[in-house]
Amino acid sequence: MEMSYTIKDVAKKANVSVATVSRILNNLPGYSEKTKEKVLQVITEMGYQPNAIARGLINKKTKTLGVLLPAVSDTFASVVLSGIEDMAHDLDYSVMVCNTAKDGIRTMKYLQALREKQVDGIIFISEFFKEEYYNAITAMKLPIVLVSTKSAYDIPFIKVDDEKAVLDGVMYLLERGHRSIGMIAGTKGDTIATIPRIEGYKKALNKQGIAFETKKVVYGDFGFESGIEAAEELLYHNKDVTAIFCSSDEMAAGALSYLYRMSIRVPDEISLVGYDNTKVAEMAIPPLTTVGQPLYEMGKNSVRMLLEREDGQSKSMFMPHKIAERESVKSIDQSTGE
Amino acid sequence: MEMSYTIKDVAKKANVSVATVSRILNNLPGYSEKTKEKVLQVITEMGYQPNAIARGLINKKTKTLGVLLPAVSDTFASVVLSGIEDMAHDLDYSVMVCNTAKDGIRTMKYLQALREKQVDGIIFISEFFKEEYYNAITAMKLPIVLVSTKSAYDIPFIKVDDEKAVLDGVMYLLERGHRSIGMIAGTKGDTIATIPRIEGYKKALNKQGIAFETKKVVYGDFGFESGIEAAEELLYHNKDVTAIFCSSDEMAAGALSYLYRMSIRVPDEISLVGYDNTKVAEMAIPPLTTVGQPLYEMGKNSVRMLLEREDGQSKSMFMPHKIAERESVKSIDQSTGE
DNA sequence: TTGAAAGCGCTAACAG
DNA sequence: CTGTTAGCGCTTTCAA
Repeated sequence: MEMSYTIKDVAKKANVSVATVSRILNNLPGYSEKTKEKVLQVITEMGYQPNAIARGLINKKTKTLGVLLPAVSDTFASVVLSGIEDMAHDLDYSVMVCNTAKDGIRTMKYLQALREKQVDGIIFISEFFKEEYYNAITAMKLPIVLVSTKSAYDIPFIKVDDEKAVLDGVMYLLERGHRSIGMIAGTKGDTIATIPRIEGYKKALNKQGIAFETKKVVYGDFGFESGIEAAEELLYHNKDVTAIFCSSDEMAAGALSYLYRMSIRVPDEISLVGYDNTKVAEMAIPPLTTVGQPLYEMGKNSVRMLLEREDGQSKSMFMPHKIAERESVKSIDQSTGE
Repeated sequence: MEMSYTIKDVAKKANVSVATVSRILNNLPGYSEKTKEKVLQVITEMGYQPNAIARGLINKKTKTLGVLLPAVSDTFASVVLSGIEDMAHDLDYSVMVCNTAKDGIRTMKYLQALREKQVDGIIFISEFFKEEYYNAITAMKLPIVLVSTKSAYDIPFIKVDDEKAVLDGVMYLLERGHRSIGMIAGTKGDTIATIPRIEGYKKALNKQGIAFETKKVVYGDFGFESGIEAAEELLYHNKDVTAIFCSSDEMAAGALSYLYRMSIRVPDEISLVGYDNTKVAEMAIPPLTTVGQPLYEMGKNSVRMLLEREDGQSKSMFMPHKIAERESVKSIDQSTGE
């Protein structure tokens, strides 16, 4: 396998020193217009491409980012990833994806690989950020930002205010006359994506003077199948609910699926609101009303935050949520009580 | 920012030469068990991590792969990606994702970046493989494999036999009594994912002695919205179809959506079969019967092919398709003709 | 405006 | 079994 050209080859062919070629390549001062032209010409002639690895060895910059996410194939993360990728591309960075597959061991292994490969920063999406990770990342002194999650440490994050978002979502239902609202929450005990959301649900009810009932919240794992099961469980214990707030669109789709199977019409008999506003909400039948997170923008911003931090830590930021109204919610007439 | 430790630091602290440390790190022979232990201990003590960049400069191997795909956030590609990622992880490779965003300029830019970053191979998913790409890749002498697409060049690919798959899918409908079957095809003129599929459709009809009618095939772009439009167009010109074969699950979901809006029941009035067997087929209401491609496996195999090719080109491979039967197809009674 | 030379952190002969 | 040394391809002083 014959070698590609190196800067040396270019220098020789252009009758200049490698230093000069390097300067030209990097737009540094220190050469005449004439040599520049000459060198550039030789470069195109030879089809020379600089070796980013050699460059990285000196600069200690690789122009690549590592992204850790729970599952590339889930709609949620893949939209964030797509925002990351787009922004990275604009800023001339590459992104390495690491599918942590909800398993901490793999995460640690990835962290190590990313460090060895000298990535310039890490974006960590949506999973619980363990102390172990914190220690590893602190040790490697790499900038990191958390997307759609946060931690007990001083690490910048970017997410929506879940409690507020759910509060708004449930208020939306309340304003439309619903009084018996169930909730399909995320993983039980999850301090980031479950507990604050239940809190939002409680607060909304409270605002309307409705008592919170434990049996009206059931737990899933954010996935489709768990939505099916959760809906079944919820309805089994609560024959009277007229609406369900779901903590992810996928779970809402699962609920929809269960209701369809049971021949319970949405939204005529039961209203549904999802969370995230991913493509699955658009594609659902009926299209799902959902509390939208600006996933793509969050992805974009995360790389901006990671890279634009001049020196110190960059600040965390909350992104606005927004209810996407579609067709899965019906207003019910309060006077009739049904 | 203080530096991380280098192999030199380890060597010094362990009172050996860097060569010895290197040998130990790379499991090469040439040291006593005693020094090995000593060195390993020092390594953990210091928390030393080798620098893969420096390594790569010598080895000419970076243990990273580049993946070019049309959109990370589309279900199809993200499943393939997830297979790639898993297999790469098993083989200790990292993967860089490049979202080509259906635009050739970006693809060229990525190809260049991947080359500069010295990736060990490239996986190209599902898009049309232009001559321009071929030239660029040939110039960089990098192994490449195509997934779910193929080319006019001698480049290994991995895909299902689309013609055969569609033939089977349409036969499935035919066997269940359908005689007037419409098709929602992909991008018009696409020689990879559209023309062969239409061919399969034709052949199936032909087997049953049913005449092919141009007006019964309409084109989309594989996406959800295009499925809505295509279904509308198809039905407008063909009041009599009892079944529609769709060239992607997303388009089938679009069709489903349109039919729902029109209050046309699936599968009672119209049967639907999709293509791909992605999560959207599972989540649809009713769940979609679809011609499944082993997307995840294709992703896995692609990296195997890329990496395991001893020397020469590895062979292309066709993957088996399989019909996933769900609830979007009804058998119709031929004797009544309806 | 230019070039020579010293590394970046590591591996791989080559000697001992 | 171990160490010395010459690079990998590039950037960056320092001198000229």
